[in-house]
Amino acid sequence: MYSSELIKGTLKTIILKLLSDSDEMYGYELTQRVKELTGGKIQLTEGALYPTLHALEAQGVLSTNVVNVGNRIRKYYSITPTGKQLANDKVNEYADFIQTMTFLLGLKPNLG
Amino acid sequence: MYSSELIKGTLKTIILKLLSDSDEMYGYELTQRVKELTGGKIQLTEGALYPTLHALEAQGVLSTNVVNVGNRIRKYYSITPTGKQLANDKVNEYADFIQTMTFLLGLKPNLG
DNA sequence: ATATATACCTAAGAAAATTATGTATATAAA
DNA sequence: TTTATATACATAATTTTCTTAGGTATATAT
Repeated sequence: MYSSELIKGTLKTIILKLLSDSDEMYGYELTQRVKELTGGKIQLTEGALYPTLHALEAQGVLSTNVVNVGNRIRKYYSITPTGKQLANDKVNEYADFIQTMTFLLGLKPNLG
Repeated sequence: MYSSELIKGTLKTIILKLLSDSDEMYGYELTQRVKELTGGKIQLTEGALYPTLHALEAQGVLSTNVVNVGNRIRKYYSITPTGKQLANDKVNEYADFIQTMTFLLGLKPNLG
């Protein structure tokens, strides 16, 4: 796990990117996918995730579909066209930012 | 300029790295150096910078040396041995984080 | 005179996260 | 069988971190 400080400000970008590459995902699924993809190094907390999902929906970049699974509910989120554009912008901006930080911190460019 | 959201959580790492590579620097100098090195893409704000410098000093990772320049004061910060260690840890953690985010967001590894 | 640059600082408020808590079902383990 | 863990949603209080705005003061360029 990274220090929480370091992960700040990346949540929206991560959510939008994953939903951009998937038809639909629900909140809990997002936490598990991120945990899996990062080998446990990034773990989304529910207290941060759910309010952010609600905000993104209110903003019109995500839409929802509530489904009953057994007796529990599951809220699927999918990305809207506006959201797809935003996801692209955010990912591109982050890519640029990473290059800037790589230079600023004197890190070796990643040569695979 | 990047969206402020994106820069969150990187301030301490940036300060520690620059002071780690320099004998001493003062606050205003740090803002100018970062602006110059990033082509204006990252600009430290004084409201964030000064409280953070004070906190790092209180924490024992920075020490200060106040100098009179003409009639104005200038407060030079230099990094302590503890601070040098912390700078290393933070930069290494950030390097790792960048790799994780590069993978998670599906970015091309930087091939120069 | 006025604006910009240098150089420090703090305080109110906003933004974003953590921590803690709540509800509820399902399943595996002791 | 009851206890812990996993699934699955949610909110509220608090903390952290930053922005915005303001304050003090000198030097220099317009």
